Amino acid sequence: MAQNKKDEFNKKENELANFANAISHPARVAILKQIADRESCICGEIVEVLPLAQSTVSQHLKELLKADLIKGTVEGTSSCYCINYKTFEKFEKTFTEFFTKANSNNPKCC
Amino acid sequence: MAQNKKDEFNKKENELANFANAISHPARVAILKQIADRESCICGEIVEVLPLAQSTVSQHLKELLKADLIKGTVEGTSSCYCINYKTFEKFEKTFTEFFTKANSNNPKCC
DNA sequence: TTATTTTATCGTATATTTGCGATATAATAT
DNA sequence: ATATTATATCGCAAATATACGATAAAATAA
Repeated sequence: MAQNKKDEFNKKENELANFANAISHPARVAILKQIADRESCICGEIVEVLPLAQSTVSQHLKELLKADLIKGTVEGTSSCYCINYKTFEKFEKTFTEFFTKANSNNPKCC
Repeated sequence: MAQNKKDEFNKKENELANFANAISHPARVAILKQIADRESCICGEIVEVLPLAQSTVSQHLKELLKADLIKGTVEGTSSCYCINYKTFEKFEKTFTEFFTKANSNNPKCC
């Protein structure tokens, strides 16, 4: 983009967008699901299951970490990842409070 | 990307990712909020409030329409947009069923 | 020590997104 | 009929995201 205008929006708008952005690729959804289903996952297990190269999976994991959707710990030569449910709870709340205001009312148009 | 691998993932993963993708920019969060707060919005009202050019806002609206997050109707020379709450409800459900499986359990690591 | 294993990072190619001005389109007003 | 108004679309430039192979780093095994 010519210039990035993201900082012209407020904090809440950006937080919600960043959270959504972390989930906005099917690979990351699949990774989250793997970790959730197994309750924890070492990186290699995810790489085995996904149709992506190891370096690509590592990149996606990094983004999920950055968005605080997962936590990671090193275990010997491998790394273990878990879902950070606190973040999910936080955004489920934000999400609801953000968009349900007029929900029960009848629409004025459309 | 070298090649797009999105179709290597399943339908649910892609649906959730597409939904999240629609909300993954603060401008689109702000647009949704405007529409939700006013219960309906003509395009011009949104353009007035956002720090973006009319053509850019129009593009964001198009993406929100494509993802079925809003509905639009033409009213004379202007267009009116409303939140499509059915879509939000649908994904709130998907979202929960997708990620709360191990929520109540204690984490194995991290 | 050296080899192996596992994961992260770097560099790079390509695709997509974002943003804008200019222009098209379509309804209304003069 | 012409001008005005509101929105959508086009074309382009710049920024980001996605993907991979190659390589680095760090722990363990031989």
